[in-house]
Amino acid sequence: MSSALLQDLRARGLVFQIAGEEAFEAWLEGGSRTLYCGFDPTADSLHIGSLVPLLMLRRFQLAGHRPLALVGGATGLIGDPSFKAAERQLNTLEVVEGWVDKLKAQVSQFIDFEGEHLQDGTAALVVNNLDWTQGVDVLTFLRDVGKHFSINAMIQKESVKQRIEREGAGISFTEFTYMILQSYDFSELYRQYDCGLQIGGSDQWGNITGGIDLTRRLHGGQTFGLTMPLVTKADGTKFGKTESGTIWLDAGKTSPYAFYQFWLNTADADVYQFLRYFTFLPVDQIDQIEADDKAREGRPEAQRILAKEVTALVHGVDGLAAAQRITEALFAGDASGLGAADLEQLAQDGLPTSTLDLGHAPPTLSQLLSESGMVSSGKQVKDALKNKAVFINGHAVEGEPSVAVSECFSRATALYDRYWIVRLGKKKYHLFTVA
RNA sequence: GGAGGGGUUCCCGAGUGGCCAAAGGGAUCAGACUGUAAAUCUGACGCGCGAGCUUCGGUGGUUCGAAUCCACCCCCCUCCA
Repeated sequence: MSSALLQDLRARGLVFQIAGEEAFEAWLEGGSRTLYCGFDPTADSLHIGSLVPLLMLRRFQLAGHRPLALVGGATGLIGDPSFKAAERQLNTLEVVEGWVDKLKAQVSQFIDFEGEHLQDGTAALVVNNLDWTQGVDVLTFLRDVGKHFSINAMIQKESVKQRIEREGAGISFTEFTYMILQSYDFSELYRQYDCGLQIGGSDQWGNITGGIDLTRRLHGGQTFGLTMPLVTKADGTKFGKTESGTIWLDAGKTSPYAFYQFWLNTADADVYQFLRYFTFLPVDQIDQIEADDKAREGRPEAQRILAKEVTALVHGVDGLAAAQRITEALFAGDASGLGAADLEQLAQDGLPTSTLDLGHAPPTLSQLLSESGMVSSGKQVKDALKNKAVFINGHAVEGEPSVAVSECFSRATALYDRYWIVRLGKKKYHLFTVA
């Protein structure tokens, strides 16, 4: 008899490895359990790489378990070496502290802390491993915790192997110790909250099993680990990055519109798997979507559904609505047919926008577009102009990159006397408004 | 502390005195084809519209000319102590 939750997770392809597999199902079935997943502050926001584990916590909570989201105020000061090619730059205490606060708020979006719909004892909790590590002195730590770790075993771990074996790499004692810290987290959460399961990406396997071993040695308790597969793309490129950079969960760093567009551009080869990974739609419904898409010629619906679901999860219904408004306006028809209020709305909805003061604007088009962040170099403007891929309010721009701004932008060509929508290529849009 | 190997443009990686803004691959961007896909083909890919300017761990030097040679320094790796 396997639990419905586990069955669903397996069907979604979300289970990579389970530590303690023989006893795991029975344990999970035995009642409401506490589990945790750690998130280290390596930036001021999480990115979509953390989405799978975040949603996983939620999946467990919906199934009647209690999720703990651990923010690594301590481990973030050290840096996880797992499968990293090189040693990382240490961040200062103040910086990490600031990031911890941001991540706390962010992880909180995905799990419930209170409410009538919650089953008893499943209210989520956010914890910080700095709370139980900063008071421990070195000697105590080395004697009580360090004694349980064998260096021989640690250097065998796949996660640090390339750093140890590869020519040109290397690992500092600081990072090497990371595993011990994370293991200690698990044993502490077990002691304090009876937390019996740690989940994480497949790269966390070594760290998780380390924690399981330590918990058994310190407290004699059996704990479990579950890892999720690394999200990969069919074409082999890295998931979650685009030219414009990482896709962040923070709306201030990646607008809901950009976020929505990211998912909308998912390749056919990946989209059904991503629906299983990143949404709560039932698996058979996803299969149905796939079957429908196959039966129909032309463009699949899956991307649209994926983008809608994930954007709603991360940015809420308002964020989704904003993203859809912009998308509709720009891609569904002639953008120049928009009303003044629509244009105002686009700016508020997160379409990249700049003000343009015709009196004090940069002299050339390529300078203006570079400064607005539309392109990273003037070469791109030159290239795009050559291909007739620059449009201002729907009209292709002719000429050299050095064409004067005043020639392209004038009150006469502006929409409602003050807006210009510049399009570069098929997908890049930027709104300029009169200053 | 000793001996050896290494640090090249986003990444990998060629390049050992001029033909080097630096091969090749990847990533990325734009065009064609499409469905705001994929695959494929084309172009771009240090900065600059351009003349030109700034790069090959750092600083100095040799030379008409240096990523390439010399000196010192910094960092990484391997082995020895």
